[in-house]
Amino acid sequence: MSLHQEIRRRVEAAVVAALGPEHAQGESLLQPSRDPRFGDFQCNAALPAAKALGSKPRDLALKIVEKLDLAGLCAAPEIAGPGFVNLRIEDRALASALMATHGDPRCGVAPRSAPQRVVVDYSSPNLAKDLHVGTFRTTVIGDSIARTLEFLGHTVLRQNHYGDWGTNFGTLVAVLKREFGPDLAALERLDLPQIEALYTQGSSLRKDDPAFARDAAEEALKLQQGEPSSRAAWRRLMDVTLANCAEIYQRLDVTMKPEHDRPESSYNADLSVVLDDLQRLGLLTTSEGAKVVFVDGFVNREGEPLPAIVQKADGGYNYTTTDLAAMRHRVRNLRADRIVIVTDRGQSLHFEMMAAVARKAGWLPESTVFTHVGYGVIQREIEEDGKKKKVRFKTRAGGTVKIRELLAEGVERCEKIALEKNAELAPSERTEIALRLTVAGLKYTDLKQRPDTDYVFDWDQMLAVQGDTGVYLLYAYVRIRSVFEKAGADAASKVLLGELRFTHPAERELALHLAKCEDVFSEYERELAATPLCRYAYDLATLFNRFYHDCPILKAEEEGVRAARLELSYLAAERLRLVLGLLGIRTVERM
RNA sequence: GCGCCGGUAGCUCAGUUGGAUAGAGCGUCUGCCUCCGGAGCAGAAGGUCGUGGGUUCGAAUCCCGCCCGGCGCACCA
Repeated sequence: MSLHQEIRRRVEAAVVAALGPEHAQGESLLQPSRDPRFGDFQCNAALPAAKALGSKPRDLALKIVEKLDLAGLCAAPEIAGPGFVNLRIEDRALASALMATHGDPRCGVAPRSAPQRVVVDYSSPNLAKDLHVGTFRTTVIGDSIARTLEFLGHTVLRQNHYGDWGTNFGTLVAVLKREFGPDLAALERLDLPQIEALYTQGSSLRKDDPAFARDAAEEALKLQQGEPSSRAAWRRLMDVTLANCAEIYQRLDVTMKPEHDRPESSYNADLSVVLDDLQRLGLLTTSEGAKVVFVDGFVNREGEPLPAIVQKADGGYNYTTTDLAAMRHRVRNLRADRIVIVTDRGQSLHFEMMAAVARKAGWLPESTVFTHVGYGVIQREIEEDGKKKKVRFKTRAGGTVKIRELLAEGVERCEKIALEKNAELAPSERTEIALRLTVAGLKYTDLKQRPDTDYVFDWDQMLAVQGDTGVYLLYAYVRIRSVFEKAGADAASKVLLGELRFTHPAERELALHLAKCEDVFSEYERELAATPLCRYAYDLATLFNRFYHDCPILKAEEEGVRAARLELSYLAAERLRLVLGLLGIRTVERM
């Protein structure tokens, strides 16, 4: 049990004894103090209780303190202000709690006692195209959620629910047939850039040529119906595009693998079942030629009921149908306790309606939690008529920005910086490190902000060597590793490098922060936002840098102090690596 | 029009199941390299938390109104 939890248990017992169990709940029971002068933790339970009990908060605080037994953990509690109870952890307790986690790859964070089966649906790249920034956020955010929930002990079922179906592919197949005729042998030689060019051609044809638009819709339908020549063309497109996708995932350090593929097409056979069930349940109505479900509470701009369309007037299914089939599959077959879908914020209404339909149809029981993580758009700042404007992130020509190109530019920039800062790196190592720094910069920038907000893409800010950036975090880690290298210490040591002791405030502050590692995860499971994790990592790096600056480690005057500082550095490095790993950021040994 | 999200330092953002003097980065200004990686550290200046009410011992946080911005609202996903 962590130090924080142990203290919490004792404070809870005291508050229950002094005020009753109804006053021993929530955040006010125990929280970290924001100012070191108020100790390390504080219990604020007396304040809200005073209102309910009609007594003075200070009197209640006194009662709590009388019942409080923190022997061996904290110094004598102090009552301050209107009735805060301030607690200060004893150095010995802090030191031994930390040392107990030495060598633990989990850094003392216990797995959840009631693990869940959690489906995390993310990435879902636009196939037939190279991966572009549009898929960047879902991939990075979703991957971090998957990693973190998995770390907490949940069974994570990654699902790559990419769109290999529908109008987009109908369009492509229609173009292919138009270009190459019925003989699709020529397809074998097509590479991704060529496929992309054809797709662009198809999109504009669809806008300008009604006959082609009809062909495209028809091909989409044929795919769903399994027409052989359409399917053959489709298969080829998939092979090229998936190979490309795997390569980008690998470079981006993403844990989504081919075995997590669960594309839209895999629900093909379930779509009619979805329709039949809705019919049988009496939820289905026909409106303007389409088969729809009306759910209370959703209205269109005229104030009329807004339907969820599950079968288009032309007989084709759409993404609501597929999402419903997916929902059904995830609950019935995957036995999910929780379903998380990561897409852009603009789809919120769709998922709200879809989930409402799924609830009504009984596919999504009350016991299953559904969370749509909706994220904002990546923007670029441009100047127009002398005014600064934010627009969706596109190339100057107006095209989509490819992740491949993003990585290439990042590597180029990082190599230049690395060359300035550390000329000793061999070129091949420098390139490898540049990629890691780029990925760290891209991911950290994205994750440190709450997902639902928009942000402006800015290389200089993202790869800045100072400030709250991925590079700063990796630098802190590299510094520690460098100390270890000089010390000749085993970086993966199973035995303590020294007994922790605190001879300088910077040591204790760092130690306290390290001991709070577990705390960041309680909020995480609720919000599914990595922002607090990023904050924790940044504070850790800053506190380490301060300690490093103020306290000589290898040159410490006394052997015991030297060993203690080495141990503290070890514990810091382990936690930094752990948290960065949950963000999808791999550490480097040199930079 | 309805719905969702947002408005916090010059800029970019944390903090929002109510708690002590509202935090960080960038930028600006000022210090610190005979010392383990200065890609670092320390300090200063900078705030009517959009606005007006309300609840409370206590509000950036909860409730109501209003203003501004973004997004969504029938067969694309």
